[in-house]
Amino acid sequence: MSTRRKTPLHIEVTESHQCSVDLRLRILHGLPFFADLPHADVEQVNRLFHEYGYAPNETICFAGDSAERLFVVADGRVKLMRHSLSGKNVLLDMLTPGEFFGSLSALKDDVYPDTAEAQTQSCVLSIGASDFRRILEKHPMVALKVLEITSARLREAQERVRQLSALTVEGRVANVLLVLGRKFGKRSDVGLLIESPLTRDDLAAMTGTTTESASRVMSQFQKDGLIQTGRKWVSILAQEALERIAEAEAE
Amino acid sequence: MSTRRKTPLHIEVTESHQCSVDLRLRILHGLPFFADLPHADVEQVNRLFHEYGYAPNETICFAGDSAERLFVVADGRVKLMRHSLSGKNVLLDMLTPGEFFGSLSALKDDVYPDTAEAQTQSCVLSIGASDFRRILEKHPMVALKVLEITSARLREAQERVRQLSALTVEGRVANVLLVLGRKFGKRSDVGLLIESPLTRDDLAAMTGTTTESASRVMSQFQKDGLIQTGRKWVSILAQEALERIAEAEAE
DNA sequence: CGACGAATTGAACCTATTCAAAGGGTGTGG
DNA sequence: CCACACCCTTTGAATAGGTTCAATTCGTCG
Repeated sequence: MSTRRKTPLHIEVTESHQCSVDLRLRILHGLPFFADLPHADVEQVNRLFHEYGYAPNETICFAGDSAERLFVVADGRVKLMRHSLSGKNVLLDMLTPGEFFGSLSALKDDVYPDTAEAQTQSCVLSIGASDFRRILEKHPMVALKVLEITSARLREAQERVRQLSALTVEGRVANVLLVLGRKFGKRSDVGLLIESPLTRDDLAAMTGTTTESASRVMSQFQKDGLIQTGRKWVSILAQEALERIAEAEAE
Repeated sequence: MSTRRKTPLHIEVTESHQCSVDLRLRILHGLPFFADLPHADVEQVNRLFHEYGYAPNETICFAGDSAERLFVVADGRVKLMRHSLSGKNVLLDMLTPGEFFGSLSALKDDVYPDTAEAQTQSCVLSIGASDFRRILEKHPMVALKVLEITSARLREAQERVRQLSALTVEGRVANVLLVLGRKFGKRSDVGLLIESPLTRDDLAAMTGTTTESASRVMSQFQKDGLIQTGRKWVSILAQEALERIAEAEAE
């Protein structure tokens, strides 16, 4: 078994951090909230967006900075993190192309509540908060779609609050693995491979525990044949068994 | 000191659970998201709302039920709770007049993610989800306002995730007390009185701990002269000291 | 190959939970 | 109006789950 490659993850590494103009337009057109927008309007909107490339671990915006822009992931993976004074940071979300973050409000004195960091090489589009607001005002259907997405995220965040309150570390890790499997999962010869580089630190920051506890739980899951995992990658073998653990709410 | 009344809380108990038509119109006009709406439109919108009264501990809507309506608190206090199979429930929010809950989406197969329960005698207005959606489509400014509120709530929920991940029970209780103080606080002869009946169970469900732990922390706070508390009420004496505890992130 | 970052594992410690029991205030019914 | 009953609250002691600190192993990339 040692002859097999250890890292089944293939992360695209483009030469330039910029994403192509072609990709950029495709992203905008494919954005959930621009989906219903007439072609001409998207073209117009396109001109308001700027584009930046980021290397892995590079910060896109800092929590506390004046929040003047809205960002849209075009390519790569972006981590949304909230800091604590103690250094024990929380990983709130991992964003894929099409998802947005940053400022939605028009308030001038607003600041970003979170730090956004590229997890892989990424391309991010951004637009001035006031420009985006003008779009929302002009296109009610876009505003409604953004509201729907925000609303769904609120539910997810509240579900996480519930889990942190009611579940053990084991249950929370199982839940996160299932969510990531749904979001990043791709069938492969090692199971449902989560296509995103994922350290024990990340896992800990997503479940409100320590690196060591996350590691212990993952080791146990692997021993039990539920997952397959290595350095910076995870793959799910027994989804149903994980679901049982995820839903087992400390009776 | 035993001559003083023990319960400084005054909860209005109206005969009827219904709120007056007068109050109802005033509420609609005062709603954050209807604030900018022309008078005539509000009158029109008013006709789409239904009105119900609830006794303390009565359930307004059940998690899992088909989500067809949006609710607005007109009078009283409403608890938003998310259940766990184990019975360890989580108190997500305590709503005051003007705040909304229920369904924002137009999806037909949607269900309420939470159970809403009257904490005090309450009056609640409700509107069909599709009717509300039509209002949002017709009045972009209303949609934007709703988006802003939802967005702010998302931030709060994420802040709670951070706290559950990074703070001790003591820190989380201190935080909740400060938030409630800001939301319900009224200066009185016993300090900043939180005008909402609040049990140790509620506190535990808001901080992800047990009734006993919440009680222990509250006892300690009282011993230290930070708060004054009794059966179903709390008052803050030393806000700054609480803030220090709330921000002390387990170094 | 060598070095660094990531992951694992062990053992002591500690916070918070659990289970159990007793005390206290409120409001209701006699 | 008083007394009782119920629910809320408090407190104690034992336990468990998780953290912390420290040391080691392992894998990947330069």
